[in-house]
Amino acid sequence: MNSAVRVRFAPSPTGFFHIGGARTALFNWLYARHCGGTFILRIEDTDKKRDSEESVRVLIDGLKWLGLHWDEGPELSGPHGPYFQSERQCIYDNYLNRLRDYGRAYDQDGAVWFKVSGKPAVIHDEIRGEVTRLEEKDFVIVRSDGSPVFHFVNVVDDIDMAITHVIRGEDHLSNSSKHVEIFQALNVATPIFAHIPLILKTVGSGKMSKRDQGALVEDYKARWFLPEAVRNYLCLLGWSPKDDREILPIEEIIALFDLKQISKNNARFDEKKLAHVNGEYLRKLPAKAFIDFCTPALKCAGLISPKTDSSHLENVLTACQEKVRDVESLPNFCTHFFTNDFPVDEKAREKIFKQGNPLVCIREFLGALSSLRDFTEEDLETMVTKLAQSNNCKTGDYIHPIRFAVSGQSVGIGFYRLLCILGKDEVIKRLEKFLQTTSFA
RNA sequence: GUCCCGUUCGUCUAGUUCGGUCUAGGACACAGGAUUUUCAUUCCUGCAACAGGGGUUCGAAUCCCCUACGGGACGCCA
Repeated sequence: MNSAVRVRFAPSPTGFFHIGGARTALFNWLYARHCGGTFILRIEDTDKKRDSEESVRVLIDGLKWLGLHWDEGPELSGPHGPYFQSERQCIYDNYLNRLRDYGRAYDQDGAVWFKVSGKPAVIHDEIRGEVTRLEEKDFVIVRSDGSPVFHFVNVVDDIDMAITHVIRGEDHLSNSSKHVEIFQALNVATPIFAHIPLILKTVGSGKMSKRDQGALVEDYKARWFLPEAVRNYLCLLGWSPKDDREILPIEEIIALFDLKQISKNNARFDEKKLAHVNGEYLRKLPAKAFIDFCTPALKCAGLISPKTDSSHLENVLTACQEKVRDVESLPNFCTHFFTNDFPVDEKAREKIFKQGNPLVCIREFLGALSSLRDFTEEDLETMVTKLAQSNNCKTGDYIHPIRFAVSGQSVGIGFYRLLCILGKDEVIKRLEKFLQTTSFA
């Protein structure tokens, strides 16, 4: 435990929250929590052309959604504020004067330039070891319009905010020689660096870009992914508990997390694996939590309203949970429970009519139903089994056509449960309607 | 082009610190099978990797060098 650890996530508000940025934030947060240190959110809004308030909103919402709460930063303030670079001009002026005094900053073409030392910079990196790189050319630290440049403000803020560990994407590794130069010019010890590998496109070459499928955190929220699942998957991109576990509670990840065990090589983003992790989380959710999480999704899809019977909704969702793959497609999976005007899978219809006599089986089922004592899962199962035996066929010969007739699908929750949730009257109604419309078709 | 980083199944990874326990483990995906009801659940089985070449060593996925490939940075973007 080292409570002196201070890390920061320093995004620039560009209008979206990139998955790579989210993982950088996550690793910073994990390290801070692991060490009992401080996680700081700093908004690097020095590019006036791109930055906007909505962009900041996207970042803040995304971080909160992932449960990555910061200890100092926007909405909280803290002893090292303000936490927007656009509000820290006088601090930068101050440090700039120091660089001028030391003879390390000079004016040219209306901009202020930093004078490099000509010596290789040594970057102490927890993941990569010692990296040495020579920064050959002087570079601009204040633009001719007076606004300071990233390399300069980033270092100044890390000094001013007493950052001990700089955890960021590997795309910054080459920039680090510039940063080390500035630290040294200011006579400040360099922080410990940790350059984490990049997230690459699922297919093709290069790193994930905002245009790639699955690149934006806000999309996962909109698609009803479970934030804990997205967070868990992101942990697995470059880090592992080393004991073959993959899905584990965040408390345990925090306890195990360390910068030194982060892998050095880039990772390809795999949406299928994310979907799998998400499914695992959904199925393991306590029933009540699952219902609470899915209800808004069904509402958005227009399947349910405040008038919908809550115990019916509960029954449906509870039955769906053990089968659920993702919440995004849940409305389609259970439409037939909320309306008799449900979509029909034509491929399933073909399959049903290719084999056996579906209409005959449905008629036999309806006939047997009249003498059924209780419309329960057990009694229905007994009934169908007997029916199959006496007619010398398989239970599937009844189950498949009936399922299709009452739900329009070939897949779904357990068959007998499906019938019970719909209720006897509704089942009969739908089967009769199916017989009618199908005979004339 | 210059500089920096990397390279274990198709993908994410364990193993590299301290070379032998690795005929290289797990997961996703894929393929087959089971649950004499579907499958988008669950379970089982299968497929599949140490980039290549040189060293060092009794012995190398593990240490060293070279090559190839991949990635990144070279902005008055961040």
